[in-house]
Order: sequence, then structure tokens, then C-alpha cells
Amino acid sequence: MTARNGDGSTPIVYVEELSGHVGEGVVIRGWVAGTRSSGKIKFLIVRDGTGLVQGVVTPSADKETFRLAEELPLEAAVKVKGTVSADDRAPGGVELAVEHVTPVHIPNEEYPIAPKEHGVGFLMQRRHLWIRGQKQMPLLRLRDGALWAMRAFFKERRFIATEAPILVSTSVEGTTTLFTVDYFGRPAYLSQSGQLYLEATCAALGKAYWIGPVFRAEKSKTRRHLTEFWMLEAEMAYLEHEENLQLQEDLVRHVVEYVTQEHRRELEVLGRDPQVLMDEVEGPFARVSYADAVEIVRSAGVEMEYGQDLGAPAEDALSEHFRRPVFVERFPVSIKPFYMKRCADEPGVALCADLIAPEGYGEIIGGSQRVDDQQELEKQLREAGLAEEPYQWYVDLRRWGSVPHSGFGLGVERTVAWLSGIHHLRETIPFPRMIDRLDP
RNA sequence: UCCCCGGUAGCUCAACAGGCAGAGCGGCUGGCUGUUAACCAGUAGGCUGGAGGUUCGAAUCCUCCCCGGGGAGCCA
Repeated sequence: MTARNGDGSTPIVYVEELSGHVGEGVVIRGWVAGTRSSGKIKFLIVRDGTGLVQGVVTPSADKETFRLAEELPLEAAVKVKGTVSADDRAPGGVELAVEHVTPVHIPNEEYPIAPKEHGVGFLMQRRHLWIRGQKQMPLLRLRDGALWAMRAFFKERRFIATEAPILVSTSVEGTTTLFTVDYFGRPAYLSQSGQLYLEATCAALGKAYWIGPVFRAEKSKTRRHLTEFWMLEAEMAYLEHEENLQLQEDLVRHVVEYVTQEHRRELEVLGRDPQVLMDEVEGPFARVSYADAVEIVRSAGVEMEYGQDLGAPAEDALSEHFRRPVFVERFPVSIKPFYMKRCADEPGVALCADLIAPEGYGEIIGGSQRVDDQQELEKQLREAGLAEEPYQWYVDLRRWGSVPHSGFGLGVERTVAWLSGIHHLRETIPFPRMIDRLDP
């Protein structure tokens, strides 16, 4: 269905569709992203959320339009009627010979974000406007593509999309700092993970996943942390460790393939070479045990003791060493949560793996096979120093029809950062929440 | 929570060793029929984050506070 303009004759189209309308009259509805003038010829850059197009205004347009073209400030809202023409000089290959501009809203004040350099603090305070930027826009579109690819992957594999609660009464991992809220007079917490609930759900549905926000009250202050971020968590009954890794690998490869095929334009604007991503997921992902990883990290000159978790410098050393996604398996149980099953051949290590992204983007997946034996689970709860009472429902899952099962959680923002080549997580989500950033 | 760096025009920054507070961009005015962060000419724009202190004199040195950035730990 093609929308029609007020006069009933001119089709309203989006910038991304313009190449299919060369030679035709169209109306673009959008915002002014820039103006230039060279006397009797004026240029109007218009964006509409799907892309940017240059409108060319000459004296052949009506008088009012010709005058407006010079005066329109940044971010004026306009409807632009014109004829689409192919032009090699235009970025994107097409431009618009403007016949008429209808102003929808003309700002009275100067737009605070000039098309010039700005500091991050300045831009973050104006995040609600910054997202209109020519790099932010494709980044958010890329995020959409990545999430879409994840959902399509699971749909195709017959996983059921489900939900986990955000308000919870207990911690999943015991160690992480939680946000507390008042829940009718008693404390509740914002969930840091939906995993325990996914374990329950997968015993009902067989294969389940969810994509939702999770919260960490850690006072992290780095480019790899947000206090509110989105996690994709999947859990599958009868899935064992090896198959779990294969599932994760298939998922990540699918997302990369989808994004490099369907979002080439966005990647190009972001300066991200799709070939780099494709090369990284070509062939099986690397695998290394935690113990061997420690040796690799040390030989790269990074200080690390066996028993310490992988810090950022350690992760960077590993991604530099393997230059492709790498699963780090068999972590010491002391640095992993209580619900992980232990390796049969070595009870001191967990049947788990973290997936480290290439190029220093850090851990994008953490997963494991879960404890399926009731006594074992109760023992590990005690060893973790957690109260058993709040976890009774979780223990129940081992009481009736307990089966081997595994799952994982993927950090959406870290994945998008890797895909897009963006350095800092804050740009991969529309309105990031960080230790010192609650507005806008 | 800890460590490091910073706060000067709307923005990005300069101002030697304590001595008249500047530039580019943006804005505004004018010029230009193919500009790509256009270009050319002109113009306005400042309580140097706040409070104390040292000094003849502080954007500059000292103390405290506030705000921003980078990193660590923790994690996705």
C-alpha cells in the first residue's frame, strides 16, 4: 500500500525506497539534517529515519519554497515534494529535485547538536536528540537487525519465546549487587537474570528463550558495563554441555550472517567491514580450558593467578591470541554460580563455558549445564552460602522429572558493539543506564 | 569503591615559567547555480565549574566541594 499526499496524487515514500522511484514525483516526510547554499541553488539534506537524501532547490521551485530552503534551521520538520533523480554526485545515488517544501514545525531555537565535534558528556546529556545523529541512527537499526536475527534463529529451531519476571525476591547468583525496590512494604529486587525461571519454563516447554532487561547495581564504570542491559537467555531440556556450545555457536554465526547480509548499509556508515566479521565466524569457534587460558594470558604478559576470574586485560589477551570467538571452558567452581553442574572427571571445575568475542569486545555469552540432582543442588546452595528457603521452588524442579539441561545468556549490547565495531556499550542502546546516568 | 585525566564563548580547544582571555566551528548579516563537515567577507558572543587561600597581580599555584571523561575490580 502506498500512502498518498494531501492532493491525492503524489505518493509518500521513505528515503530507503527512493531508488525505486527514479523519474517520479514523491513526497518525503522528515527532518532537516543540513542545509547548504550556493546562491541561486540550495541544498537541503532531509532524513526520515530510513536514510538521508539531498534535496536540490533551484528557482524553478515556488518562491516560498526557495526562500524557506535558505531559512530552515536544523531539525525543522518538513514534507518535501519533488522528483527523484539518479545522480552520481549524490551519496546513495539519488537526490530529489524539490518542487515544494511544506513546513510542519520550524524550531525557534538553535539545535544544540551541531554537525561538528562534541564531547561524550555533552552528547549523553542530550541523548534524546543524539539518537537522531547520522551514526546513532544506523546503530539502532543494526541493533534491531541483531535482535530480529536472534528471534528468527530460535523460531526456526522451535524454541518458545517466553518471559521471566523483572521483580524478584531473590538473587540468581548471590554475589551480584541488586537494585532494591519497595514492594508493598517488603524488599524486592530488579532481576539480574531470568535464568532460574527459564529453567522452570524449559521443563514445561522443552525449549525456551527470552529477551529482556536485566539489572546490575555494580558500580562499574567502564565501556563494557551498563546497569540496565538486555539479555537473551535460552534454556533447553535434555541439552548437554557439548550441544549447548554448538547451539551458541550456531546462534552467533547466524546473527553475523544475517547482519552482514541485511545491514551492509548500516555497517558501511559505521565504518565496519562486514568481511572482518564473516572471517571471524568462518570455521569452528576456538575452544580452550580455563587452565590453558590462564597460561595463554600469562604468556601474553598479563598477570593472573589460577582461580581468578578473567579480567578485561585477560579477555583482550585471549581475543588477540585466537582472533575469533573463543569458548573458555571448565572454570573453577569457586568463581562460578551455584547452579552449574560440575565436570564428572574433575569436580573442582564447572561444566560451563564463556564465549569471548574477538577484537576485545569481551565476554558476550556465559553458559553452562545446570545441576540436575536435588542433593547436589542443595549442597551447592549451602556451599555458596545462600539461604535455601527462597530457592525451594527452584529445588522443586529437581524433585519431579529432573533431566539434564543447559542454557546460556547472551549480552545484547556487547554483541551489538562487536557487530558494529562501536567502542562503548552506551551507544548500542537508545537510553543507556550507567552509574552516573539516569537521564534522559 | 579505588586510581588517572579534565572543567575557559553555544561546541571543540589554545593561552610558555603567575602579567591585556584567543582561535576554529556553530549563530547572525551579506556574496556565490552543484554543494558534500562547501567556500568568501563581516559581526555578536566570557563572573575561565563553585567556595576559600597564597600573591602587587590567578584561567594558571594550594585546599575543599561539585560535575564530566578514561580505567580497575565485578560481570553480559
